[in-house]
Amino acid sequence: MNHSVSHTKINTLSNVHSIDRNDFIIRNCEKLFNIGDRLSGIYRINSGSVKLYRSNEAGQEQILGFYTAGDIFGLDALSDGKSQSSATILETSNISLIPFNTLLKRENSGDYKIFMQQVGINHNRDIDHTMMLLHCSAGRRLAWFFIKFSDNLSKRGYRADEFTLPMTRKDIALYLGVAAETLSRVFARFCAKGFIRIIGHQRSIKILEIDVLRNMINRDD
Amino acid sequence: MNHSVSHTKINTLSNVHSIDRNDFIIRNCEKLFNIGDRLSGIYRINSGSVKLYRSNEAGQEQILGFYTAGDIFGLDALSDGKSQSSATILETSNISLIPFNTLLKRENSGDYKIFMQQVGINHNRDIDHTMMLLHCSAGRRLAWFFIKFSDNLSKRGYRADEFTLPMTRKDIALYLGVAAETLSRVFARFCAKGFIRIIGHQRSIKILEIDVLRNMINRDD
DNA sequence: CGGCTTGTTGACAGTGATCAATTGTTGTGG
DNA sequence: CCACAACAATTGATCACTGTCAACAAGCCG
Repeated sequence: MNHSVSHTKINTLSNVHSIDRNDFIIRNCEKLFNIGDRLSGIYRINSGSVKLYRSNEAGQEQILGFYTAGDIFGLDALSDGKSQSSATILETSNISLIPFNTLLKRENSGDYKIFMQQVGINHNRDIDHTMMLLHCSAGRRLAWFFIKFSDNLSKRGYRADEFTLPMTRKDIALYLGVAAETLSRVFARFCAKGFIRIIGHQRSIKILEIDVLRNMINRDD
Repeated sequence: MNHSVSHTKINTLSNVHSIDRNDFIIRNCEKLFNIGDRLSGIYRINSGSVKLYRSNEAGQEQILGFYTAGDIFGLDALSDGKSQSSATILETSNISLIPFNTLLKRENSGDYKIFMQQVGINHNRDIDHTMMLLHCSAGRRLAWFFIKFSDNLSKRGYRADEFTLPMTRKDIALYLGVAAETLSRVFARFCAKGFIRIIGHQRSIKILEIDVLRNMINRDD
């Protein structure tokens, strides 16, 4: 396995690289861990993307979050060491495992501070997700999703108006808490109104009216 | 101000008491902090209860969580020191402020570990909330709420089948992501079906069929 | 080519949001 | 102690949104 794979360019949080890493993982579209697995640390994505989810009793997945370069995940194992969610890689990714021991040892107080900030950032993002779920209609949910995805790209220095989604429609639907059919209809509506355009086939999106979408999160169109 | 107020009995997490506290706060039904406030640390509840919320653009609160004895909150200030939510005390409470400096200094690795576990526990509870919002009907949402509240009480050694809710119906509705009117109807339905009984007036609840409620979270009744 | 997954579209019914009115509760001041 | 106001909670009627079921189109991979 080649550990010297080039990293995706990260503008923010590049300082997090100073955290010790005892392990390196590079995989392609496979499961990283399962519910109940004992995690030995916290994961950080250097490149690629991951979905974090749980399955309910009906066997249906419920997606808790999508993570991309620079993000950390696996915090749900902090309480007792066992993960309460599953993680699957959406595309070929480069992921570090930061062992709990490294975090607990903390010979370097700077790393610790950065780690705590990352925990806070993750927490804020989860709150955004929750806020969206608490009161948004299907249209607002998709607008919210596009804005968050776009803003995330632009923070990393990529094009914010044209991108390829790494996840399926169903994954998005499960993340936004709407039926896949409803989501598909909202996609169609956004296209008809000229807010977005679906370029190649399905996954490639061009945002035409980003301000309209941004306003829609709060006010209805 | 009397700092030797007797603590509510806490069975779990009593060891967290070892974390240094640089401040002690005792207040009655008032606001603890606002969105945008710079927090100097993390709060821990010794007794009483608190609601954490944000306001959307329409000026409507959205409740992110209720916290009771033993809980910590204020993690949304970890990223940049400024809180992204507001906190209001629901009843007379005894609350500690654990300064960031204490956490960052960490002369005692045991405290640090316990703190990290608390972060994980908080995170897991937020995930539960999110999971509920992602797919539950109004009936399931209230059942979920009762079960979580009841389980929390029994973990602390209190009666799990009879309790007084510290929050209003509207607060519950905003936490569960349903309209207050809808919630009221579900309350009425639960009473009619004999799942619960409202004892004194409104806030005092007796759970009659806890197993039915517990099953309802997954399966529809 | 044929099976499988992914995504779209249609029809329909049910849940729950909204608006409005009423009742119950709490707190204040005369 | 009562009257009043402000708030909390309930109840009713209506209707839009969205979940569900179903059929179909479109890619993808063997």
